[in-house]
Amino acid sequence: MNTKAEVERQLREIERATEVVVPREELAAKLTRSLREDKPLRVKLGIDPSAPHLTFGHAVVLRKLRAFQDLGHLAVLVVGDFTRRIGDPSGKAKTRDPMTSEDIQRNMATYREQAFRILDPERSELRHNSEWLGKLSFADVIVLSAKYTVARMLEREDFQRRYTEGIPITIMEFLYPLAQAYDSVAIRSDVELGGSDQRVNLLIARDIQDAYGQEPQAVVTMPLLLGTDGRRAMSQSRGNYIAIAEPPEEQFGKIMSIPDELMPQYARLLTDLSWEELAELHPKQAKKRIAWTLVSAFQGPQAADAAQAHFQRVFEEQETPEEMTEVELDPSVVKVARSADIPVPPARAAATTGQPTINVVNIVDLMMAAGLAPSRSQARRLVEQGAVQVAGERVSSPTDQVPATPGTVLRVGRRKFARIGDPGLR
RNA sequence: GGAGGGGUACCAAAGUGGCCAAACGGACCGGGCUGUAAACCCGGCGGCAUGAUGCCUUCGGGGGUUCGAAUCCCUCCCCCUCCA
Repeated sequence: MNTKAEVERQLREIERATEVVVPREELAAKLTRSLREDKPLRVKLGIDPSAPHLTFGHAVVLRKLRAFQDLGHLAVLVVGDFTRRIGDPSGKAKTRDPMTSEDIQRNMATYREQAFRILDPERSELRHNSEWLGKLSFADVIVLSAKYTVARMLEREDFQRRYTEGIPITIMEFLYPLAQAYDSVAIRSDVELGGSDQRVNLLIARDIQDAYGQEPQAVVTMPLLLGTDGRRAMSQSRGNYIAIAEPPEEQFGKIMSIPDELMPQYARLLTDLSWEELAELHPKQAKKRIAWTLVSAFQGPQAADAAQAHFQRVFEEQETPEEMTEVELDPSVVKVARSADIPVPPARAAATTGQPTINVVNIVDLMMAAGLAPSRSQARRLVEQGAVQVAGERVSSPTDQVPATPGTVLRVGRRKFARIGDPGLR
């Protein structure tokens, strides 16, 4: 085997769509050694167990990790259960509430399942940093903290800024990257992967590994994926995210509503699609391809087909979706009216001409029963703003009575639907 | 330990005795336009009731002054800056 050529091939694969790889020569040397000794590299990825979902942002890095796996290397996932339990006051964020281990456990269970939609479990090692960090004594921490200087810590841009602007920085925040760096020591990582926001932390780990007599890890960072708002990095706390495991229809819809400018980025960082080819298509078609590809990758082709069909039916053809929640009406809100007296919707009323009376319900009561409005006042406002339709007819006034007939479809806004269920009939 | 600054709705930020359920902006929710794009325009955005003018709870906590307080006084809690 031509080792040199193989190393070049691997480097090319690794460098695809990455932000930076530092230092390249060291990585090349590691790859060469790995091939010669037939020993996979240990590629570390730290995971913060704070939020319940993995997002497309995580997917970018996970895909790169998968690429390493496909090149024969080992993924070492390090769950920051210990570090998270202390609470990480990073960036401008205020001190985060420490989490209980139960919460962490719960999040981790979902993470694991979601991460393995992308990763190969056979080439993965899952570790928790409480395993080693929990064993450190205060004396050990002192030894660790002596291996890095305040000046170097302050080189960090955000620390720099906060320091000069007089925004507080706690000592714990200095300890945080050190703890993370110690993870690299503990698992003897050869390469660490992360988002570009983690770059400094990953680099600090190099120095710490060196200080503990280990060969420093190579650092590979990925560009941060912009969120659905097209402005800021995707994050769960900002709410501009798409989760790996959300309902396929939702996922598809969210992808379709990202700004067009994001398409090249999404295609490049999240799929193997060629943007050059996609750019030839109508933007909408291109986006659909991206959406289908992503839903398919995370949830399977059938789910992707169904999600796309749903999207086309509901949004392109303006038809109602097949499945929606069923409303159970409390008998106390259902009244009887002469069908001739029902103002809205006319179509519905006409259809029941044969009957002298009909069950009706106030539109606001119906919305509340369906859970499509958080309060009566808001339900009222939605009606006044023309957001509410019953059986395809716009309801004009919050005082309107509408048929309480089973099967009647209620629509609020563009995407919220509910259907009156059988129990609604007395 | 000393001096000073500050805590207002989801975020951010005005308001310093009545015109304040509280400006402006962001987020969010509707509507319009469209490719459910984005951008843009219009409206809404504490709760309850409503045909409008109505009522209740809110401006760090508690107490007080006043016909009336987010705004004044007392007190407590929390945060920040500078000096040491």
